[in-house]
Amino acid sequence: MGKYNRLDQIMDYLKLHNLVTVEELVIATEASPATIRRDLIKLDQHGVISRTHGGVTLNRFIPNQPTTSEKIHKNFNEKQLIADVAAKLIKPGDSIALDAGTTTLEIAKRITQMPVRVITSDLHIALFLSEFKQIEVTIIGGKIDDSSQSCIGEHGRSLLLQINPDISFISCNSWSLSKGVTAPTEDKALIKAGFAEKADKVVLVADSSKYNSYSLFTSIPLNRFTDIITDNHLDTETLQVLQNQIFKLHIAS
Amino acid sequence: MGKYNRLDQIMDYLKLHNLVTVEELVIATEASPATIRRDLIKLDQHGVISRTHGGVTLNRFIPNQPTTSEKIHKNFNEKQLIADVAAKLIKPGDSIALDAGTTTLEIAKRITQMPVRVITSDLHIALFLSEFKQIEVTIIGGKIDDSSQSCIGEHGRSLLLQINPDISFISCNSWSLSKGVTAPTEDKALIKAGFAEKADKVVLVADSSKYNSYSLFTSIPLNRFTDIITDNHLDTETLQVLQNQIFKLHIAS
DNA sequence: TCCAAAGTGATTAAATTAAATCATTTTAAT
DNA sequence: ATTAAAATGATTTAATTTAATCACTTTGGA
Repeated sequence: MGKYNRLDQIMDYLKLHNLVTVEELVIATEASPATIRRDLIKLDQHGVISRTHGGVTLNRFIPNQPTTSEKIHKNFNEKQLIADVAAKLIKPGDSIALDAGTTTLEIAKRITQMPVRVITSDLHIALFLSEFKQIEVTIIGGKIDDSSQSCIGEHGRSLLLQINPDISFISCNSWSLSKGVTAPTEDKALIKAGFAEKADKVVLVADSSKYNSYSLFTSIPLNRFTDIITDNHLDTETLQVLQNQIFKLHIAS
Repeated sequence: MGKYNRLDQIMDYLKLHNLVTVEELVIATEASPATIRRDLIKLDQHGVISRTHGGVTLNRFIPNQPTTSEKIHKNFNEKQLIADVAAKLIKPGDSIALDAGTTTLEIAKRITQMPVRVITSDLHIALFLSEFKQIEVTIIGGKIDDSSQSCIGEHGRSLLLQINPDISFISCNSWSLSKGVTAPTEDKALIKAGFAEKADKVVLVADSSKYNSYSLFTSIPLNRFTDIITDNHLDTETLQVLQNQIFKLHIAS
């Protein structure tokens, strides 16, 4: 029954089974334990699974304690620092909106003990935060984009236009002074723009490696933001230019 | 720092960390390994975690391979059988709606290789199915009910009223011939009713242990269903009565 | 066709974890 | 305050898993 390669078989098995032993995978793939372990080392290095002595699990929405994969996730530390700064902007009782992404997920991890209301497009964030009873979670709904596992489309956008959060945290894969925040698809651009529409504070959380790149669709011009949080790897001239804009620039370090 | 009881501490740690070792929990709780293991046995028996030799993880949306907890989840086998029958009603290319619940999640697990479109209110189902690229997933959106981790409220209901699925699968905690499907809150009742509104086939999936009980809000009268799938533990008189109704009664066994 | 390289499987030794047992401490009720 | 019961910790033993090594097979060029 070797229908496709073993790594995919392992991944599919993990998608269905949560916590798994090597022995189970041996049976499922009909390979030897040694081979399975070698495969698992690879998958671990790619950062898609977590291992302990007798267990393997898919890395779902919770970025894990340091494993081999830590270095793989680029800008991991930068994102942590940015999230630290972002979380400090939040006060108990606030209504906050969280765009989809790993940086915003890091923000979510920092507010689990704070009574806040959260609106998000991200399935991971929604499911994660819904486990903490101090937090009221709303997901915007719509079609799920499977690369980001978040909601896109008009249905969710209409919800965003109905609400007035205290702070909106928006992440991105590309931003620049001239083109603003851009996104690869119109759907995603519209959702991001929706997040920026009604919020009191509109905060961009984006590490410096994404600066000065852009995608097809402009979503939000930079002057729409009230705050931008980034790391300390921007060059000095860029820094000076950005500091003279109307938004407040936070350098996380 | 023993702020609260150790079981909650362990749970909170698991919520943040995905895959965890006993040693980590020893450090986090400042208890002995033996105590941690005893706690884990309890949590396992409650069915909220999974264990392997060196690993512990929260049971998120994937009901696991047989563990100690298997017997705890009552009617587990019945739900499996019901889901088997339900899945057979689905054809490739169908648009299906899945209410929140463990039985509907079991249905989801059976269609991962089938190209279908799925609308659901359940975060678990949405996140789970979004990992399979043959499947297009839509979540209805709205406030998250933290007991079921699914969407409730008007926003999601409005989406349900806009779509016309081929089949709607609805689960429940209580159903009877006289009162129909009932729910404990108005919000939940409205969502369930939304699922039944526009679908071509409206299918109730409910094990027999829930028959002849009811909650405060009536959601859907039984004669609204085109099919009812239940297990073979109904008594013969009930069976006869139900077989004479307009819906088609499927007995899973 | 042949060969080198990569991948795989089997075996054994080392490391890690779990279970069982018993002593000690804490808890709760009288 | 006393005592029984429950919970916890420590220790030893047993079970399981991993890593390391080597032999074998498959694969893809030359």
